[in-house]
Amino acid sequence: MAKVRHTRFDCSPGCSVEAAIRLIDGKWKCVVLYHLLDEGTLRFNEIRRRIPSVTQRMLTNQLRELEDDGLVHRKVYAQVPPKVEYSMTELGRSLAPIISALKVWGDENIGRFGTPLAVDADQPRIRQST
Amino acid sequence: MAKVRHTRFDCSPGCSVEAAIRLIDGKWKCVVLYHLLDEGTLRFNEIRRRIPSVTQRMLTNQLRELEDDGLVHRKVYAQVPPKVEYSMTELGRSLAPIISALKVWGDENIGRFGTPLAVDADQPRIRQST
DNA sequence: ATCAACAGTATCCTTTTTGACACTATATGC
DNA sequence: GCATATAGTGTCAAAAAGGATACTGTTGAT
Repeated sequence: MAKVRHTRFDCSPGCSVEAAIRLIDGKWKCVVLYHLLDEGTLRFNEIRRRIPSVTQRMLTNQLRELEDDGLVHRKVYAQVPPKVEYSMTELGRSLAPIISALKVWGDENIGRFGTPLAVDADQPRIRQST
Repeated sequence: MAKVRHTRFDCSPGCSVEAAIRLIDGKWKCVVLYHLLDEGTLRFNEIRRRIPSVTQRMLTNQLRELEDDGLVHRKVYAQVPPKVEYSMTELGRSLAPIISALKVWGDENIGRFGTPLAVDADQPRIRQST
């Protein structure tokens, strides 16, 4: 059987890094987390406006997963023009060092590997413009 | 190539987070990075043995991407039983705080989501510690 | 002569993720 | 009556990721 030789992080007994990254893996999750950590409470469309290239469906998906993982709290107001507020839970806030480390690293190194999202129009990497 | 200044990021400051996470996104990348950070230099099959559930193809893929991103250095010895050594580049080592933050968080919270990777068959699917 | 070890490739296939688009219902403002 | 804003859903299709398996060519050991 799998004897645990590495008692620290190995993929069998407790791949804690894997576990952690699974929560923030997803095309938009970390961006959402960043904004919620940064601004506290945001409504659905406020988040959308901060992430222009996310679709409604995707944002909903990501928020639902974050909610299911207990990282984000979703507060629905029983109003007729709907109002839903998103904020970080305590558990979610405990991710702050990770998000922060990612941001620090990204800020310092972003010039190295190019644009993650479509910033320049002349590079048809993902989308083909019509 | 287009050096994108941070201010050019109209998709909000969260983009650098996004950029950073893209590098370590991938099912096995962070595990590979961990082992290379931990042990310095490893040969291909040494990495394989440390990550039993990764396939050859996947490991090759992940290593190639890490190499392309400049995080990992690949040194090929012109020998006839092939010998290839992998190690972290300086840039790769600069990721250490991120990997470390992920590990710290994961270690503290892994009981929350159960086993991230069911590697061996007789592991209980749901593991709860309290 | 056969086999294992090395570091991969190549091919096929399934699953997951993501995108595009249309649609819901209600209230307010014009 | 019509458009707008709200916070979504639903469906279909494409793309990407990942898994299984087989194969490469050489050397040294059995």
